[in-house]
Amino acid sequence: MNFYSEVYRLVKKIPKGKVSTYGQIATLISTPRAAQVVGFALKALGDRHPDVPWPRVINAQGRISINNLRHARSEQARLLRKEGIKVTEHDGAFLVDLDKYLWRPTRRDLR
DNA sequence: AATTTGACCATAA
DNA sequence: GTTATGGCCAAAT
Repeated sequence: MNFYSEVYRLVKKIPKGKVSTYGQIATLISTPRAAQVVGFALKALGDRHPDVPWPRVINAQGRISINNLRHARSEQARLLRKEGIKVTEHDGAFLVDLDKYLWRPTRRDLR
């Protein structure tokens, strides 16, 4: 089981309508300081693994991080809103209220 | 084997 | 509020 696989396995558990953060995913797979590498893993998804809900992962400030050619920030915002998550736009940055939408997994969720 | 690269984060100023 | 910096670490080069 490599690092990327662990990331995908866990991201698949984030329920619809909730979000997680890069750091939270890293912590949950026992590598709390590898948040940036979680971003690597999601970037590497490409069109393989269409079952991994990558838009549900945002940064620790509740903002949408990505800004690349494949997916604009607005695209991720659109996907999140489609799940019922409220995404506010502030100076061209997209913000999600983590107090409200952060996934708080139980031990059962992580099984 | 060594270096470079970031969809990150916490801290400091 | 902002920007800068150092640390981090798996993969790719």
